[in-house]
Amino acid sequence: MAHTLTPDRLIFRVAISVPVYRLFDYLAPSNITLEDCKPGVRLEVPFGKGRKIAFLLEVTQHSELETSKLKQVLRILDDKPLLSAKDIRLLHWSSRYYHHPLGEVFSTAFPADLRQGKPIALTTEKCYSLTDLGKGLDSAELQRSPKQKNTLEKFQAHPTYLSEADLSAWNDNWRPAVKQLVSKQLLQLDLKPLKQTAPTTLLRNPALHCNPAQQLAIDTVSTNLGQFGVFLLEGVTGSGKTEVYLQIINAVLKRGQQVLVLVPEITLTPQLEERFKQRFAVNVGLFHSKLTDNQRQNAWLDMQRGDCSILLGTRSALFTPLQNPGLIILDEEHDSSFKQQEGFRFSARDIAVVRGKLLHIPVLLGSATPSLESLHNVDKQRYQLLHLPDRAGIAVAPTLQLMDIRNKRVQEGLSETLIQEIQKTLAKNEQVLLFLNRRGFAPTLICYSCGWVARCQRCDANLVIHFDKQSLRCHHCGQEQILIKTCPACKVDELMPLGLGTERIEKVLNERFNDKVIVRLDRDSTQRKGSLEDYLQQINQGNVDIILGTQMLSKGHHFPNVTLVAIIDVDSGLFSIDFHASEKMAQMIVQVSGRAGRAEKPGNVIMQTRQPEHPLLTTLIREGYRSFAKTVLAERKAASLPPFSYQALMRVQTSDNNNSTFFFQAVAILVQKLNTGQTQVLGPVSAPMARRAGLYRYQLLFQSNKRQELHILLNSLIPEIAKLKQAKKVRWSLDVDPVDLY
DNA sequence: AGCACGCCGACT
DNA sequence: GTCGGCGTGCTC
Repeated sequence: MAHTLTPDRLIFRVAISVPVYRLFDYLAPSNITLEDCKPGVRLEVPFGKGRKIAFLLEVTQHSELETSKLKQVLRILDDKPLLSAKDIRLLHWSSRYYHHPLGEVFSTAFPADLRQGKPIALTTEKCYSLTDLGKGLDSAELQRSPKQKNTLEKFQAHPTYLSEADLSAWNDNWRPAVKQLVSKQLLQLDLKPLKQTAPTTLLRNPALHCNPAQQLAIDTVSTNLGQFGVFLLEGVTGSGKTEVYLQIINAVLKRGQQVLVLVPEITLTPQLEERFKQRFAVNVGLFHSKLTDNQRQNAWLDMQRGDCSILLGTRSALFTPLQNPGLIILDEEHDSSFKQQEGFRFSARDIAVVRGKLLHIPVLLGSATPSLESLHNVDKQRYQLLHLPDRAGIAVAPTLQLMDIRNKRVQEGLSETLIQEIQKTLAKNEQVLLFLNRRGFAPTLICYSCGWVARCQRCDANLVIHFDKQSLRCHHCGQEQILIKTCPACKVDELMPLGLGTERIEKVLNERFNDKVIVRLDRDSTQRKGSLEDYLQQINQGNVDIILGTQMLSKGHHFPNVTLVAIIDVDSGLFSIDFHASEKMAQMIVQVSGRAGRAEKPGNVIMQTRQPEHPLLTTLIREGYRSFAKTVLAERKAASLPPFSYQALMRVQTSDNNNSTFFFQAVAILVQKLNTGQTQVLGPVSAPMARRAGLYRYQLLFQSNKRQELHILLNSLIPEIAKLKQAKKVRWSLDVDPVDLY
């Protein structure tokens, strides 16, 4: 216990960002008081040859190691922890749940500079308020400086705080005559600690009128502020989900609390940011990987100090500390981008719920196509469902139809009937959107003479033809080579592209609709920075007739003039070995469909299929997503698959198959010893793609009907596996609640 | 993850 | 005779 500690021989137990499960003990710095020993503070410690940043976890007087073996902490970097006690508990929980080293979990909670030990230079005393600054300025002084006057007025309208660096940059722009005056103001402010002035009004614009379902959702969450609860807001595209978010956020802001808003992709941030800034007169912070380290750190600290009221970010923003937390919103909660797919493989959605519970605040999950896990949690009454059944305004839901293309004339993937539908739509001066989730020209290059197929040297995969770049590319390891014309096996010039990619569809469309403007949106066509935005602008200005693209199209963007959506190949999601595939397919179909008929024009969605009788497809088309979800959940229950059971997937990669054999033999012995419960251990088996980037890949699946049992096994097993000498010759990782089983 | 130690091939 | 390859092992 802390009060029994005597400062003469204190030991700091710390976590360091290295991939080991063990913690490290250090001698406390000399001349410290117990006051200095606050768990969570960052430390600088000697580690191996160099120095590292460590996080203080515990102060004790006992170590497994002899005192003489312990090194001393070099310095304490923070006078108080940057994270709250509850957030520190959240990190401990995350480390245990995902079986990931605590030091690395702590690291992911901090922006890069703070993780590397940067002291916090930006103390409140060093911040300047331009609002205050402006008060001392006579606007007459600025008559001949319209630019500065303009900026000043902008800052006066919305309180914004600047760092010293920002301010000096700003200062350089003044005319010398004004500069002197400004400098005088700065000196005064420097002595004054900054405190956030509460805006006189939070709302910049009056709220929109809501329909009863929206109002019920708003009221339900708003009356539950200040306590934990998870709400699943199910609203089809165009049902006014964002307006519900905005009005609930308003209720949180009125309480003087902050809101954390998470979205799956960076591309979704600008629209939401714009909505927030239009509506609220508060500071909105951004946090995602396209920002600079500095921008991220500023947003992080702004939230930590309470200088910002809303943080909008991606998965990486999840752990941002909140001075006064009020609500977590996670939009498009079904999206698998919320699951980190390497290193610390956490689900931002699931940790957000745990965080809400620890902080005693509501968590609002939103989606038009909720994940089966969340719907199951509604069934179990763990989440409360808020349903927005109607499209807001006069927009009508699109009609969905399957187009049987068996025994039909299909030209490069497009059936004659589909082409006629496209023509009809274009004739009405409306836009068409075509969806195909495969980029490149064709996924296979085959020799019609001898049957040779272009394969990747390093992966068990075919090379994809990219006609634009005259190359053959592996989409799994990135390897690229020149597109060949002659078969290397039989030397005959009969190499043919087999299958469909977006480039090929684009070519057909250009031939069939040569007087129309066609835009292709995929990773290849939008590599140049800003090109996606340019295309979207062209589309929304009505300069484009046909939009063609990959899943990039299915997320967030609105195409009000699109009235025909065609999904060129809907069958690929039906026969995957991954049980998640049908769920993802349905979500994709509904999300893509949501792009059509947003305005007053009704939309039509055509799905080309060779499986028109497939029960999952017909259920989705005839009865909608919820019926589909119910059917698939029943199947999952019958098969004891998640969410009716709990999984953890161990992945192994090695260049030498013997090493993985030895590794799995050693693991099997440990499992036999430690698995006292009912956890099933399935495998090891080769991964669906057995070789990738030159490495052989295997997986071992742990599955249990009781989450607790699975974790009891993993708790004892993982540290033992980490100690195996066979484990050092392979690359292994554990994925708790995997969403991709490849 | 870094970073050193350590034991085998082509070079001044 | 050395420089350096990356296999192995450790970090309080």
